[in-house]
Amino acid sequence: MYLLTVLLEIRSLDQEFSYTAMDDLMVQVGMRILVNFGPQKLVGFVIRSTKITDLSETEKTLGYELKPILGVIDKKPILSPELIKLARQVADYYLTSLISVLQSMLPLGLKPNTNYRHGPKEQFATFYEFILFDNAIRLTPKQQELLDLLKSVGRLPKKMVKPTMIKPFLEHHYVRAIKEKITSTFKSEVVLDYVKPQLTEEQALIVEKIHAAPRKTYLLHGVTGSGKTEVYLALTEEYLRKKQSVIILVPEISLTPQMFSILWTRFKDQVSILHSGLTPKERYEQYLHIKDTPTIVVVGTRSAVFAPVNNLGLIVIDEEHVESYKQDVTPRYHAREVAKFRVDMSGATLLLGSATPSLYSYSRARKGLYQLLELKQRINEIKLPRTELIDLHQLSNLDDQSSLLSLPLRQKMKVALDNREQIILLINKRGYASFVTCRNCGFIISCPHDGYLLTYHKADRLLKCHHCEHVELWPDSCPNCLETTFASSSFGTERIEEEVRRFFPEARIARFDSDSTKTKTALSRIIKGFNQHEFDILIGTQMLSKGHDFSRVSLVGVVLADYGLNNPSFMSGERTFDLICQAIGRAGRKYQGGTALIQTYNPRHPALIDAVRQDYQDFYLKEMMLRKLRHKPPYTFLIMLTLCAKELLLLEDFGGLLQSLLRTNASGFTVSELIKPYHDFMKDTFYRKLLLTYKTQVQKDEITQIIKSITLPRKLTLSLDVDPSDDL
DNA sequence: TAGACCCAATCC
DNA sequence: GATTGGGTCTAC
Repeated sequence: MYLLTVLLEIRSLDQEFSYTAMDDLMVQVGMRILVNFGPQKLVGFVIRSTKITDLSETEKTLGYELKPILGVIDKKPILSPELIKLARQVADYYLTSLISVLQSMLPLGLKPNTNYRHGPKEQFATFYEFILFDNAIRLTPKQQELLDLLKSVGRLPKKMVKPTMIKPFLEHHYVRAIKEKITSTFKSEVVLDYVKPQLTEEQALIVEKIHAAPRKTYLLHGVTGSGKTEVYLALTEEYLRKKQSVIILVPEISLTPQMFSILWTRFKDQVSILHSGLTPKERYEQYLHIKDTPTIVVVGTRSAVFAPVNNLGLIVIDEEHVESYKQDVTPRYHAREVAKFRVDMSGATLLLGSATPSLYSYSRARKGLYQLLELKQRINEIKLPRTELIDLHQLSNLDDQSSLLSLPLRQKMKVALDNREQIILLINKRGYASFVTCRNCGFIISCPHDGYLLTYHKADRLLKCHHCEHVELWPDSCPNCLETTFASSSFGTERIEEEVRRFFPEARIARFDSDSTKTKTALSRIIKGFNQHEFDILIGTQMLSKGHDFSRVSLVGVVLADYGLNNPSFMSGERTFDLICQAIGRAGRKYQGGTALIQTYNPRHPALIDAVRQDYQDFYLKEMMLRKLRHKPPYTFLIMLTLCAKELLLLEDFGGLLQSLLRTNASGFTVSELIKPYHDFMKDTFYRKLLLTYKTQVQKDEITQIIKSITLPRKLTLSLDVDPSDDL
């Protein structure tokens, strides 16, 4: 008899339970089982199993009675002991329950969840397989044709053969029918004109370096167009040769197809794909396929870091600085951190690549925690476009027709359209709020207390600061030029589209954002369409600026670079620098005279100036100085506590209580004031936050202790975010 | 005084 | 997460 330690499917129930199982059930760690839990039947996940001989003795030492399990769901473990160990490490680091990590590691059909116990229905197809032919019967010409085909191919799917034709073959046992499970393995169109490029000296040197000293973490800083992908591919080839598996992470679903097709062209069916855009069935099948293949390459987004590959040799994280690697729901893990845990555990190599590395990674590289590698030369000497900052405060840049599209931008757009060249307009993802600007000089009304931009709330006709409690009425006159007309402008993609249509009614416009691209097909259709010049102008958020190569683009406009710069988030400088760098990288790949126009109210902001000059080093040093002064990462670590409740009074009372509890116990770590988040009220629920800043593991442990010790009032929930990607 | 309602403890 | 049972509140 075995004593099983089991986690139950309930994500919030962070507790182990014990059950017994008879030997003949063959229960192993990593399998799902069915158990009685009080009055209900639940699915559990086995995380430990020990042989016991005396049941009553065991019950006595445990102090409670044991129930036997009701049944076993899986024939084989669905997670290896290594992945369970990884999950535990992730759960510990991110202060979340182990079961919630396990749940997010598994595809829908394999999650420990009563509703999805059986996985998707398996599909079978019948094939006719050739055995032998002894000339015993006479064949019609058509049958002869079929026989020849069967002989050469070996087998044919049933639906390709007429039943009457095959009948005599079956009767004489020339062929046999076999049923096979069909899996939708992904095949890509082979990139026909793909020639495996000769590595440049710089690239070859890097591949060699990593090859000579594996089992480390590398940060590859390579300017746009320096050929980081070739380095990944060359390394992938090396690892496959050594019969080791490779995981390659890309930031967005939209980038998986292009990476996949390159990999497919080079490594064929050794490549697998894994991301949330797949259907549950596809995910399920890919998961099992990966698990059953000895050496494989997996391409995918964030969650693919948990891919159940065998014999892991290398994890590549492309564009490592991109924030989508952080999951924004529980478990709030960062793929980069999980990858680090995973390679440290398994002795694999981690390669982080970026043109604009995160301050987090770059500072670690400078400290020697990661090995820094650099690619400084651009392949084929691609010239970067001419880049100009357009000062939106400057009167000569604006007229009364638009506060979003400046005169120089409109002029350049007209020229590009006249030349039948393409245009990309970028907006900041977070720039959806509506600001109040002076019609005359473009001055944006900001908070008198902290200088952050005030946002206009239509509902109560007030201007509010989301950093402090400041509110004010619609302004009488401009503090800058004393004029009295104001406009509220928002910078969402829809608004920009409207505006562009007004000026260029003839242009064919496509929008690329989370609204218009909910499905992967819609997304690839837009990209394909734009590539084939079905659209003249593409309007989109950041995700557009990554990776895609549009050769006919001669103009890239950033509609407003600043939202973010005046924004209190400590990440805003980094985000802006990245946005501008990427934008510049998009323009004029083929057209050597490409232009990038950056509209801004802060033309002298250091992050913008450095981005225009593509001076990462200078940006890094200045930004690090700021972070040090403001006690922000990477100099400190953050934990964000989010409280929510339907009753505001309860929420604020408890928020204050929690704050003072933390403060009285604080030794070294700091506790913020109660923060009113940007969306402080959604779906009948109020939200408040507390930001904890700490420096050492000891302090983190203390924080954990305090939080574990509190009992939450009913009707109030608390969620934790370790290393949040924002501080407001 | 029965039934409604709320909360906290329990589940192995 | 679902259930239970004990406590208090409320309407007749």
